[in-house]
Parts: sequence; structure tokens; C-alpha cells
Amino acid sequence: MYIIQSANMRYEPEHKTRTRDRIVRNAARKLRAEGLSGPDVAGIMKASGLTVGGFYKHFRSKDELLAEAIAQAFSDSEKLYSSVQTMPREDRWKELVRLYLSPDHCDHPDIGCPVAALAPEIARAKLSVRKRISGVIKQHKWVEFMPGASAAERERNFFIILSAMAGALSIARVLTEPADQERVLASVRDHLLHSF
Amino acid sequence: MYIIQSANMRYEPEHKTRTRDRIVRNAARKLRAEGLSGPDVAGIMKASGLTVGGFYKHFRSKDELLAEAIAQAFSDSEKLYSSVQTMPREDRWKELVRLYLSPDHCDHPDIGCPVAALAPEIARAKLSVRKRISGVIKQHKWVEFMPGASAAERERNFFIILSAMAGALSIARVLTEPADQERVLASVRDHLLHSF
DNA sequence: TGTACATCAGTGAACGCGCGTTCACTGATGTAC
DNA sequence: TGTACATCAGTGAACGCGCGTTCACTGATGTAC
Repeated sequence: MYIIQSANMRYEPEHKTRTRDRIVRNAARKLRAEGLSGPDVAGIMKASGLTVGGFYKHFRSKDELLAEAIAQAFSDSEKLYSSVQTMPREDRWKELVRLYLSPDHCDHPDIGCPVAALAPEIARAKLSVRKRISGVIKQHKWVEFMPGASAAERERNFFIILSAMAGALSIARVLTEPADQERVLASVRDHLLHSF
Repeated sequence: MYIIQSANMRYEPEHKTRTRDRIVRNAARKLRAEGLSGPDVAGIMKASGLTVGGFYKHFRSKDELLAEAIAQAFSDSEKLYSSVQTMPREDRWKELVRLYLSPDHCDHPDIGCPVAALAPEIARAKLSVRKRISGVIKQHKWVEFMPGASAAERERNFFIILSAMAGALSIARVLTEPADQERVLASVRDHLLHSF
């Protein structure tokens, strides 16, 4: 047996990992802004302060990056509204609804919910990607602070609330008039806040 | 002034119009199945029984076709559930919800609702496309048989119901397990049917 | 009635550009001896 | 201490393929005279 000395590196040992992570995070943003077929490899590398050629030192293909970037977008957005953790338990989902259906979220898809930004495109992705994201959705962190007495009820309400919110945001983003966007967001917001 | 005789044509006068229409309808289906950047010009023409070269006798660019095909998808799907017209007025929206949130609709995006299939991609399209579709959504035929006493209330309920349905369908289509898909669809279906 | 010519939807090969991927190279840092 | 060589993240030019677009052509049908 040989012990591989991880010596002779001109960067710290975590350097490459951090670079890779930076590429994934930039891709996760670009995806939500431009869609699954929007960003190109050169652009993603440039946004990460690198040049094209180095890409394949980190990923086997663009597809491999996309799969990771989609998952990254979910884990970004799961944590996005961690501010609701400071509220009384039974009010958390209401604050989440208000934040999700805000004009601010509507205007910033790149750092927002990937369901609202990408769901139909993910539905058309390779089976392996859909499987991974199926798991992410079913284990979603938001489920735990949904309204409902049982776990089953909280899961049903999670599906209902996420569907309504993501649908509303997708539709609002199609509309060109800010006043129309707000009518959609407000209708769904009021409905959800009075429904549970 | 010259009177242009529309003589010397080897096809009936409506021939070219019908061909163009066929291309648009095929594109409208392919779009919903494969996304806005999915179908290629050659494939759309082939699906219409033609070859690539002829495309530019009908459209100035692929972009021009896409804009029309998106609008076509909306008008297809507006009429899709005309079967509900035979029901008592106040039950129509309920039947629409049942049909929209059916496994059948989930399995056939190509002939289904373009909001569920394309909304986030349309949101990223050119302003002219978004404007056109904004109009289509605000004038949507489904508004008239939504629950609600006033026009304003029916519009709010249209936004709520469409958001929830389109969101649910988009999410269900991401999920790989049919049983999970049905849990999402059923949760939202039950919620909507008991909410108004 | 026949011949020359115009029209035009449709054909399919060719062109050119964008973009994913490859590859020879760089330069900084390490080890061997 | 110095010289030769290995390692490896990153560079940027080049390659090649897919696809939107162009273009010369076809062939069926009409008109002119």
C-alpha cells in the first residue's frame, strides 16, 4: 500500500473544493434567472472569475453541473426564509407566505424559489434529475412549519400552499404590469392566509 | 391601380393559410412537450409533413413562430374543457378543477395548459410575447365560470384557482412516482373544491 | 391549339455562428538527490 | 544549496456539431398571344 501524500499543492487543500462550490452557486443563480438552457459554460465560468477551459477540471459535463446546480437552488431557497424561525411556531408559515408572495421575490427569480422559476423545465429533465428533486421536495424543510395537527396534514398543506404560491409567482412574472402582478400575488396571499 | 388577380395558383386559395396554421398548431404542441427551446425548425416542419426550407415562406424567423405558437397553446387550452359548458353554471368550475388536476392532464402536457407547461419560460421571453400573453391571461375564457358574485371576485378566484392548479401540475410533473403525483393533485383538488 | 414565360409552395443542400468539449500549455509549488 | 523533474489548477485557442437561415432549384398551374 502507498500513502498518497497530498503535498506539493500551490493552493490550500480546500481551494479546489471552494472553486467548484462557487461555480455551482453561480450556476444555481443563472439557472433561475435564465432557465435550464439559458446559461452557457463560458458565462458561468466568467461569473465565477475563471475561464472556460478549467470547467472540465471540475465537472465531467455541463449536464453534471446542471444537476448539481438545480439541487443547490433548492437548498439555497429552503434556507432563504430562515428569518421565520424567530417567530412563534404557528405564525411561521404565514410569514413564509407573505415573503414568498412579495413583489421583491417576484422581481428576483435568481435568488428565489426554484419551483416557481424552473418546475416545468425540471419536469422535462433526465429521470435522474427528477428523482433527486422528487426527494428534495418530499423532504422539504418547509413542511415542518406548515399548519396542520398531523404530519400527513402538514404535508398536504405544504403541497397546497407551495402549489398556490409557486403558481401565483410564475403567473405574476409573466404579466408585464406591476399592478396586475400585485393583484395575482395579493389574491393568492389573502386566500392562503384565510384558509388554514 | 392594378387589380391583382389571385389566379394561377396550383393550390386552393386557402392552402397556404392552412399549411401555416398546421405548423403553428404542431409547434404549440411541441412547445408544451419540450419547452420553449426544445423544438427545432426542422422537427416542427417534419411534424407538419414538410421540409425545413419552406419554413421561411411562412415565418420571418423561428421567434415569430414561437410567439404565435405560445398564443395558440393558450387558445387551444381555453377551449379544451368546453365539455364543462353542458353542466349547471355553478358546477362548471368544479368540473374544470377535476379535469385540470387529473392524472390524464398530468401525463399529457403537450395538449394541456400552457401555464403549467411554460409559465416560467414565458416570463423570460421578450416583452412583446409577455404583453400578448398578459392580455390572454387577463381576458381568459375561464374567468366567466369561476365562483364569485361579482366580476372582481370571479377574477380573484380565477387567479387563486389557476395558480393552485398550475402550480400543482408543475410540481406533480417533476415527481417520478405516480403515487406522489396523485397526492399533490388530490391535496390541491380537495382544497379547492372545499374552499369556495 | 401550341409555345414561351410567370408564379409560387415546397425542396434540400450549403452556409455560418454559437457553444460544449478538447488539448497543449503555463506557472507556481513541491520532492529527489 | 542547486538542478531536474512531477504535480495540478487554471488558460485560451481550436475543433466539431447542431441548428437557424439562405438560396438555387423543382414542378405544377396559370396567362399571353
